[in-house]
Amino acid sequence: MFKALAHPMRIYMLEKLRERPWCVCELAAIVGVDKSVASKHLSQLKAAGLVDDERRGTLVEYRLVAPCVLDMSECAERTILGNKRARLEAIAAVASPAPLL
Amino acid sequence: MFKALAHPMRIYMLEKLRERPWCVCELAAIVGVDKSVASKHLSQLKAAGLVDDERRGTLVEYRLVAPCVLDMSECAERTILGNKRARLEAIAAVASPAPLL
DNA sequence: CCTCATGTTGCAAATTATTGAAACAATGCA
DNA sequence: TGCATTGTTTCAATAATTTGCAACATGAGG
Repeated sequence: MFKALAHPMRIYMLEKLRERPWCVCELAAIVGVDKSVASKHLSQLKAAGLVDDERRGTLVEYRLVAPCVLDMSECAERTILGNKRARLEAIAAVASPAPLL
Repeated sequence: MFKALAHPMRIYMLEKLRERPWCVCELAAIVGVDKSVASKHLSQLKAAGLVDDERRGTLVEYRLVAPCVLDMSECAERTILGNKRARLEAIAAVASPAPLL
């Protein structure tokens, strides 16, 4: 499951699917890759249980499942931002150290 | 960050670090790889802000940071188990379909 | 049936990640 | 200082992933 989340394009696709369902050709156009590439990324997300697909005539719509993935991404974002802030503060402390008392 | 979680050995290391801090050589022995390999995996976890290290004499202890990673792993576990259950139920439904009324 | 549009799969090339040995750095201790 | 222990880095080899083209599959609509 974490492996499915370990590619920027797949993360972006999940964020896009947060808005609404999209078909393969739409997502392929959005991220600018061949439809086969988009299809393979989506099938990985599906295998991880993060999305589901439904055939609508000649096209296949993918939609977001696994609501907790949203919590996870928010958690990851919070953690990353927190780390960044901590790093900046550490640098600032070195540049102009606060008085010890 | 998800990339840092995208390797079984690193996941296992994080679970181990949940118990208590361990030094590189201990973790290397536990997972059965060269210390250089363990060191590199741990440095990836550190770069992602998931662990932190502290030098104790000649050895380096790694400890778990980023408490939300625990929530994330639990969330992932719930999702994976849920998917597995859904798949089994789908198979069972095909094998002996429930009455429609 | 034929054709078009959309998706998936197979394949090989390109990219990226992982591994382990060896060299190097840092610490503790006699 | 000399030596042993522990970690990190460097490097080449190996393994895994990603990519795009081509071939194939499926459904819609003449």
